[in-house]
Amino acid sequence: MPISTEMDLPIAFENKSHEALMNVWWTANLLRKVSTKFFQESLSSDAQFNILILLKDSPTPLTQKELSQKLLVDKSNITGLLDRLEKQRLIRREAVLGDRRSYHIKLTKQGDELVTKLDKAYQKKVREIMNDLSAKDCDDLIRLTRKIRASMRRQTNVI
Amino acid sequence: MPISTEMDLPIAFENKSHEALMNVWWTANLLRKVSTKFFQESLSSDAQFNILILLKDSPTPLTQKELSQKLLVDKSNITGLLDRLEKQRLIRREAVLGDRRSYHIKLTKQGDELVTKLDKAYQKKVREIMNDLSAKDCDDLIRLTRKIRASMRRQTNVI
DNA sequence: TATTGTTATACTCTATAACTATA
DNA sequence: TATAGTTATAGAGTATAACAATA
Repeated sequence: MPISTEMDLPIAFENKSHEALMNVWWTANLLRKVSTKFFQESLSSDAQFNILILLKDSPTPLTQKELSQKLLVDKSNITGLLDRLEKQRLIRREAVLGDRRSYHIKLTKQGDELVTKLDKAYQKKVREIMNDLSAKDCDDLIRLTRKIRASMRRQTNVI
Repeated sequence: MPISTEMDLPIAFENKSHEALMNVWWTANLLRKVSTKFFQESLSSDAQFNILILLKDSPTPLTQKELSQKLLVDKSNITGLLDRLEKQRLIRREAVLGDRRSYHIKLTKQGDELVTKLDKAYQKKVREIMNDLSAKDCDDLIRLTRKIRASMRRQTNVI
């Protein structure tokens, strides 16, 4: 049973900035739920999709360290994520000439085809979800969330 | 090492609506990182804080089913979350008169004190993070993310 | 019969620390 | 010595299905 639009967040707020922040958080929460369902048949998490997209979009091959930095998770977790993707034959680790400690992570043919297929359906889904938002709405969202991130970065040392 | 503000998201985007959606997602991602660190000393996750806040804010006692509906997770997971909170003596399960299948979940004295203390520090943190956003900025964020959620609800059956 | 909560299971992701091989 | 990646460990969230007690 869908929750009413009048009160779609689980709590009420006393102050507007808190409410705004929680709206962002809750929206991402729902988004993760939707995307998990969306990717479910091919992938076991959105984290895996994010890696595939990063690999597809990057003009140069990425190492595990670079993936770790981009996704802000520890390198040990990248090892596990890639292990799972490698087991599905979606990526492979390729020796790097000149540094035998590193690997270049490459999409396999299957991986490339999958991410292309998924991305297409995914873009369609995104357009549907964002259909009611104007270009200005999108610009506003980008600008405002960027402010929030900048502020978080200024005020913490964890990101 | 903080990521530059020019390119603080890990990928570039071809279209604005996708970019906007990913900005929301990424912001929540960082927010979870920050809040996990923030709650770390007293609680092991933001999910636990959310439950405590729900309990504190609710004028009437909540059952596990109601928590499950508000947080959009399966009731079996609520059992586990409450087990962990109960072990820390932050909540207790109280028999419900008239329905012996249900429990009313109540904050203990310690739980209430903790959530009050945490919430105070948390509100301060939120004010700091949101300091650069005007009241109108906040209204915009609320309005736009609400649009996104409404659209997701219309287009999926998972939430 | 339907509902509330529990149990069992099986995956995820994440963080930390110690370790190996290489630079 | 420092760095890239792995391993080990521990703990958290999530989803699903089967179950007991109760309505």
